[in-house]
Amino acid sequence: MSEERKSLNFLEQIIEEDLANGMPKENLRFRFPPEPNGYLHIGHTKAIGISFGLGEKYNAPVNLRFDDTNPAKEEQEYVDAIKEDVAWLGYKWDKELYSSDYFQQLYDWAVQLIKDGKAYVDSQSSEAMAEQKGTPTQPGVDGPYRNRTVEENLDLFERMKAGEFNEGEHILRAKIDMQHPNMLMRDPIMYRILKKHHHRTGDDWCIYPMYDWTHGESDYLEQVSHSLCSLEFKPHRELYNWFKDQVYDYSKTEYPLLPKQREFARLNLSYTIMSKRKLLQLVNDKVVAGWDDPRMPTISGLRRRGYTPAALRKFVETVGVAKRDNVIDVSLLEFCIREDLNKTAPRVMAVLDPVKVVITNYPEGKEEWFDSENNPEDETAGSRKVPFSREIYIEKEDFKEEAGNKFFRLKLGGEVRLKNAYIIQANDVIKDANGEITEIHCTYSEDTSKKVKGTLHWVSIKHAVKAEVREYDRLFMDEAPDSHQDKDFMEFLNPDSLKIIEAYVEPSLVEAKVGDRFQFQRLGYFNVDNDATSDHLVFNKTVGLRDTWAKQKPVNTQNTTQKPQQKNQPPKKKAIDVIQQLGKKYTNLPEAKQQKVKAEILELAKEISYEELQPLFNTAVKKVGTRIAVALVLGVLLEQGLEKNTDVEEFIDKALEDKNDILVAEAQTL
RNA sequence: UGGCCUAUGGUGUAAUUGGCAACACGUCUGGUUUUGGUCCAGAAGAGUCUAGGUUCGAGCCCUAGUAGGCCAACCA
Repeated sequence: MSEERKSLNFLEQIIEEDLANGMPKENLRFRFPPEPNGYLHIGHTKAIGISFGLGEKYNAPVNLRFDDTNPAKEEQEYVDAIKEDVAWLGYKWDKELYSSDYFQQLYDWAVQLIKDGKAYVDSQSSEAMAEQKGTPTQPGVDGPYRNRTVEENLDLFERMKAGEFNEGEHILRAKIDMQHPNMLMRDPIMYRILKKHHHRTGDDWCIYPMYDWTHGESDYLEQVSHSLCSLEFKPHRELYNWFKDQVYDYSKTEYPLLPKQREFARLNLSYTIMSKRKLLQLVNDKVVAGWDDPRMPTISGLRRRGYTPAALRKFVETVGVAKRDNVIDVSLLEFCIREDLNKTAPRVMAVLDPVKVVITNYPEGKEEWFDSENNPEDETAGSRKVPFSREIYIEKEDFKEEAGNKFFRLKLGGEVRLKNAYIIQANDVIKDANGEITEIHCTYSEDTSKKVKGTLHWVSIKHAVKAEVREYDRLFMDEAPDSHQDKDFMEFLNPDSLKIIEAYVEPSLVEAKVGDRFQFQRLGYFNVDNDATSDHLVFNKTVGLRDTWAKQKPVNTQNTTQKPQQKNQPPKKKAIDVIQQLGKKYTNLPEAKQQKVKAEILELAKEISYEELQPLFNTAVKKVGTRIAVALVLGVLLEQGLEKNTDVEEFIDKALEDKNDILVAEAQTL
């Protein structure tokens, strides 16, 4: 196998390094830790792909752990949905676990911390504590309860647990450093009183641990080796380590391995939102039909839309793993699903926007069943029979009375092939009172070997089956709907994100089952929606076929799929910056292009002031291109009447001595 | 008046200091085609945020800037 070694992403490199430094391979263990407060979305697919992917790569166990420490937001429904989604993606978790399983252990450790003077009960209002906490730029100050005695802390904490206090009366904090530059280290809260019913522990507890205190310790208890999360948790790492070091002191014999938190950039998709809170709002406000609405970026939505696990996994793999913020273009997602479906989806004919065609020389009442290939990409896919008769539907879009020769569909007098059937010629049209075409009259020829430019899909009217087709467009019309400080993301909702169409499909489709995926020939990929019944077919459009023809049609420009006009043009690059840029590559350019760039620089030079140019006189000797550009600009400035001063003279002298001929030549003209 | 992180074609990700920066998506040509799909062949597009420095040699190391992101929930 000449398999090229695929470069490792930075997380894999960390693991390889740990392994090289002596960590036994058996110690490798990962986890995916969702909070069950919403459905998983495409962004989670990346996180899932990373941790479970690493598990597959190193043959290491991966736990599915629900981070359920906030009874106010979490529900069993979400637990079930999350499990379904992860399983559907094709990943197998080692253990199904819950942070709430560790409540007792966490409590015992907290008591230990109090005894060691490393945690205390604070009894102020949240406002008072927030004030003492300071700001990112200002240090905090110690609160009045910071130095309570161990006995008092212990007593209070026990009574918190016993339910003697109301929510908000007391909290338990770690005693770290109120002046710490990292705000998370300024005595973070470990426990709050919450008299709420928990989906798993019921009413056993009325104090609940906070994320930082729970998450790391759960990793530790599970002996997770690498705890991978998204970038916004980077500042938490310091606290993660602090807590970890404390409990390690208490339990190192039982739990010898110290987990390591590392952070990667989360996935962002253009034209979509990825916040569970905002997604929930779409559901609650009934903008969409539910979490699994095919327009939603949720895993369940994509599943219902017709996406495959393979396509999603390919997508997150292609997207890569790194540490810088990113926005992935939806076109990549679309590419992945097309690539998969092209190989697997049976081809079928459906007409979404019909116009009637009558084949006048085809006998009335006659019908023929033509053999049709199910998938040209898959020889094993076999074939099926498709009925043909005197009256058929084709797409309105596929006929024009008159058209240029770039339009190779049907036009009056023109010929076109009907997929899997005959070649027809259009002779006449019948219109209604409004001038709308109601019928196209054609004649057919049995010679199918003839070469014709266009091939159309069609469906025999007599045999056609009616079906509901749901066509989706993006939910938001802005590239980054939730990144505007002055505008709410809801303002960018696309009013036409759902179009319901009554379509005619070939009769073989009556057999289609919920979830089945097809390619409607020449149109796109569609799957059978959950709403379909035995007498009412419903299809979702997963994604259209690539359409290089649509791009050429000017008509298409008012389409919502078009990029909206950029309102605020990005500020024009400063002329001096452009010149620097151009100068850089100057010496690498072929002669002809050099002349072009030179002209460009000379033009831009008119916008340059001496003050802008002056700093560039010191450009490093080796950056010849930049110096040539400077020389060119200087020439223009001198022409405009600039007086030579010592800086200018020095620059010219140095240029004249250079070993680069172009620079010398330019300097000589000055 | 802080701390941390990041900076490579339009987008995303590579490049184990050393041959004019690679791959994928997207874009554009051309060919094949009973899908304007697929497939095949090719092209354009960055000289690696800026300025210094170290080095024989820097996208990679150092310094200083600049730009963007994250951090002040009894959320996770």
